[in-house]
Amino acid sequence: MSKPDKKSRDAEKVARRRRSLAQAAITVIARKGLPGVTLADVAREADCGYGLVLFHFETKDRLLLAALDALVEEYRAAWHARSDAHDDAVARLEALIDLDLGSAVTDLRHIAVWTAFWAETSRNADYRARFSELNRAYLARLEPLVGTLAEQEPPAADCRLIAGGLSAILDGLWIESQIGHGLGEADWARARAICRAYLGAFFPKSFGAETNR
Amino acid sequence: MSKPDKKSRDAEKVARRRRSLAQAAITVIARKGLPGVTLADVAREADCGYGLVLFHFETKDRLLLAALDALVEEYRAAWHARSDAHDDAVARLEALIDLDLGSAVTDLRHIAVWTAFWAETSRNADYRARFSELNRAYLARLEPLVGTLAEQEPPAADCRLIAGGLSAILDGLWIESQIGHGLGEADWARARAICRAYLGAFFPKSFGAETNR
DNA sequence: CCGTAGACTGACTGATCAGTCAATGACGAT
DNA sequence: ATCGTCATTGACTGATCAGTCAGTCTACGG
Repeated sequence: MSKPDKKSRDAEKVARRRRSLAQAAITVIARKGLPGVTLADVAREADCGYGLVLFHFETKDRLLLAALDALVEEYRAAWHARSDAHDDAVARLEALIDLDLGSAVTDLRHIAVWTAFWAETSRNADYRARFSELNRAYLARLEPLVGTLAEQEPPAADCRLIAGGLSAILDGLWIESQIGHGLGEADWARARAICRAYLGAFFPKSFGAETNR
Repeated sequence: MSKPDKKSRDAEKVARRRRSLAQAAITVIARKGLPGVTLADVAREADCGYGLVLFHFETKDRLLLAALDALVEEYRAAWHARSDAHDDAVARLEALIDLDLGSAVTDLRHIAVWTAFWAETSRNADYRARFSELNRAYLARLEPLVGTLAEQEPPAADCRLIAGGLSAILDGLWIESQIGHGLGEADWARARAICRAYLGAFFPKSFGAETNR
């Protein structure tokens, strides 16, 4: 019984180390951008020796991919948690908007990292695969919510287009938050207002002006 | 009279060379991304010696900034041309959407370059200044157009929010076109449909379903 | 026809960095 | 106590690249 015990303890230790390195990579990416990441930076951030980084991830590319995977997983978890906390479609949509444009995921650290990976997407098939899977999953969550609203008040456009538009708005607002550098809470409030106006235009009863909080 | 003549001819020659180098830089950025650009690459692309690049732009950073300026100027020109070609607000908005999501600016070469610069925005104040000025100018064009429509049929939301939302949608659809890698004409048609649905939701008379072409 | 200004060239230098590797330490098993 | 395994370390190597510089070429002015 002690053999599997040790094995599993070791495996967990390794997994923890890998996670800590991926997190360190994310932090460094946020500070220096994808091109600026140095294995030495990551090692320093993770508080370990240089060689260890390449011991766990054989190349820099694999480390960065692991960082992206961690980022995606983090986001997906936050998103499930937020949306599962509510029952009705309106509240779920509000929760998703708050997640993307509230103060939680929203710190610049994260957004800068997303855009860093976006920029490499056209050259890196692995990144592309991660993003298109994430996008697919996101739309698969969004479309039924929009569909539920559509049952109560038929909108002027196809549900898929409405969901696709919301997803695009959220991405676009993220980018614009980068060029605004920082953004105060007022700007985030404006961003959320844009989303609510969008949904309110299609579903005035559910997302009308009185739904402000 | 021959002195100013020569001087101006020389100045033009220099300007042409600088432009050609900036264009070469854009091409290389599209292929290899901002981090991947090498002065040697740019020199090869512009068909000149290595040293010339640094003779005209003292550092790599300045060359990249010039490339961004060229890109912005190109975009702004296309955008003025397109929108000045029409008189009524609806046609102008359609023209802007076609510009961003049609096949002209839309080749991946350009979009990949924009996202490459976006990714560095949080670290580079010069890029940030360019983008926020461009965004400001873009909204300044968009808001009056939306305002004109609003005179005929008052929308459910503030014109500024509607214009901001359209701008965000366009940015977001650009990003998503990157992760789709390439996108066929069908995807661009969907992107345009999303924009038209957006405007149609606020201005059903002007952008209703029958406005398809 | 010479002189010179400035566009243009590419070999060279120094710095940086990914990846290698030989050595060390920690720890459980025997 | 001894061994084996494996995480861990950091000095070293080779490659790459921005930026320098000493020089060439071109064309115009005198």
